[in-house]
Amino acid sequence: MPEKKVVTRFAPSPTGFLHVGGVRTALYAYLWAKKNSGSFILRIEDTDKAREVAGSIDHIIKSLKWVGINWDQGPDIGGPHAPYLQSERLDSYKKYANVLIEKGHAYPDPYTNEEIDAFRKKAEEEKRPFLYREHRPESFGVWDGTQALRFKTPEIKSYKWSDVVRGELSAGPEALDDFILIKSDGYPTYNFAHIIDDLEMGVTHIMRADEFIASTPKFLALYEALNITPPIFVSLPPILGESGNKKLGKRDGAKDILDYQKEGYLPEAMFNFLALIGWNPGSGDNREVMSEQEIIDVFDLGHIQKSGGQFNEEKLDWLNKEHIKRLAPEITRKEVFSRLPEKMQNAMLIPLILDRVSKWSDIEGMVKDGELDFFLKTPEVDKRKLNYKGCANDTTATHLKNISEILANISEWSTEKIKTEVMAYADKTEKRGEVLHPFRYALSGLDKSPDPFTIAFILGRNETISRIQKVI
RNA sequence: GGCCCUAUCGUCUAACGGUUAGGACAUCGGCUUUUCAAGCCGGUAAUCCGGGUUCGAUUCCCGGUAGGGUCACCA
Repeated sequence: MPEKKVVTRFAPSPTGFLHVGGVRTALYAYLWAKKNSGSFILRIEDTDKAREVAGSIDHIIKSLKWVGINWDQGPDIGGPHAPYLQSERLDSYKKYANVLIEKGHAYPDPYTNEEIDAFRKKAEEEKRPFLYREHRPESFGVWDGTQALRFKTPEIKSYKWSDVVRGELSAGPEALDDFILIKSDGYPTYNFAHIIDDLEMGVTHIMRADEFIASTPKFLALYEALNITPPIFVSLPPILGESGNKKLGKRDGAKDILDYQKEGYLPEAMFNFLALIGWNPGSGDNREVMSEQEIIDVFDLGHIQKSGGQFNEEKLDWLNKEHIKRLAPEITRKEVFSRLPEKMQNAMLIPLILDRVSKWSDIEGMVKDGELDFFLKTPEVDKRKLNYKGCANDTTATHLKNISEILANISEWSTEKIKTEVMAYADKTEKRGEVLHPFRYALSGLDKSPDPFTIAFILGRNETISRIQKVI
C-alpha cells in the first residue's frame, strides 16, 4: 500500500490574536508536513459569529508569517479544497448532515435552552453527570433548519484509540453524548465541522492541543456513523505560564506573538524556541540552537512531550542572542543602526552593544537623550569612585596626569595606539587597575562601560584630555 | 464530583531494564586588558511516595499523593 501524502492543518478561530501556544501548534503541524514533503493547510474556523473579532484573520496570517510558518493552502492563497473559511463551507456540512439524518443518526433538538438548563441543573443537584442523551426524544419531526441538529450517538459504548503522543487511550461510555452538529443559527459546531473539513481536505494527521482528548470518543462515534477512517491523532501538551502550572491563555496575560516582534526578537529564535517547548531531537542530540532546516531534518513525532512545559523567557532571550550572533554582519549593522541616533552610528560600537543586548529593543533602552548611556554623556564623576581599590588620591592624580601627557603626545589617534601606549605605562606600575580604572571612570563616569581605549577614541583627543584634566 | 491524562535538577529536557542519571537556561565560583557585560573553565542541583515484577528499575505493574484536561447551540 503506498503511503498517503501527509496533510496537516492549523485551524484557528478568528477570535483575537495568536499567542505562543497557538503558534506552537501551527509550528508542529507545519514541521511535520515539511518533514514529509506533505501539505500544510491554514483553515479558519469562523463558525461562532458572536465571538468573532474583526481583523483577526489578517492578524493570524501576519503572526504565522512572521515566525516563518507558511501554508500550501489557505484562505489568502486558495487551493484545491477552497474555500478555507468554514463560514463559506456551509453546503458541505449540510450535505453530511443530511447523510446522517437519512441514516437516522441526527435529529432536531426539540427543547428550548431553558429546558436543557433545567435538565442540567437537576442532574447537578442529584450529583450525577448531565447527559443530554438521557433526554433524547422518542420520536422527532423533520429538521427545518431553525432548530439545532443533534447527533444521535448510534451506540453507547467504550472507546479505545491510539494517539501518537499519548499512546493507547480509552474512555468509558459516559464520554459519549448527543452533541450538536449544527446550531440553530445554521452554523456547524467545531465537533462536526472539523471532521467534515478534515475529510474533504484529506488531512492525515490532526495535530491539536490535548484539551480535545476528552471529546475524542464523540468524534470517534461520528466517524463511525459517517463511515470515515479517522486520521492520526497527535495531541500536543500545553505551554504553561511562567509563574505556575496553568495553561498559558489570553486570560493569564499571554502575549500576542506579534508583541515579540515589536520587542525585537528574531523570528528564527521564536521558531527555534517554540519547537523546543514540548519537543527535542532526543537520543544524545544536544543541539538547541537550530535553524529551520535543521529542525525540519530531525523533527519527529516520537519526541513530543506528554506533559506541559513552562514558557521561560530567560531561555528565549538566550536563544535570541545566539541567533543574533549567527546573523550576517550587514543585517546586524542595519538593525543596530536603525535603533541608534545618527551620530552614534559607529561600526566599532556594534560589538560593544551586542555584548549587552539579547533583543533589539534592549538597544533602545541604552539610548538616553539622544546619546548612548554608557558614554558620550557629560560624565558626573564621583571622586570616591575614582580611586582603584584603596589607592591613594595622590597616586591616582599622578597616573591621570601621566596618561594625559601620553595622550597629548600620541602620534596617531586610534584605539590600538591609545591602548598600546597607555598599557605600556600601566604595566610599569604596581597594579594596572590603578591606572586603568581612573582612566575609564574619568571618561565615562559609569560603573559599567566599555574599555577606556574605545571611549577615548570615540570622544576624540581634545574631549578625552579635557575630561581627564577636569577630574584632576 | 464523573471520565481521562501526566509526574527526572528551580526551568526546558536526555535515557526506550544495566549510565558515576547526560545536556541547556538560570544560579554560584574562577580566569581574562580595571568594574560590568561578553567569552572560557569549573561547581551546586533531579528520578514524587509506597509496594511489587526482575539478578537488576528513572524505565514495567499496582496503590497513594500532587498537578493538569474535560464535562457548551466555544473552539
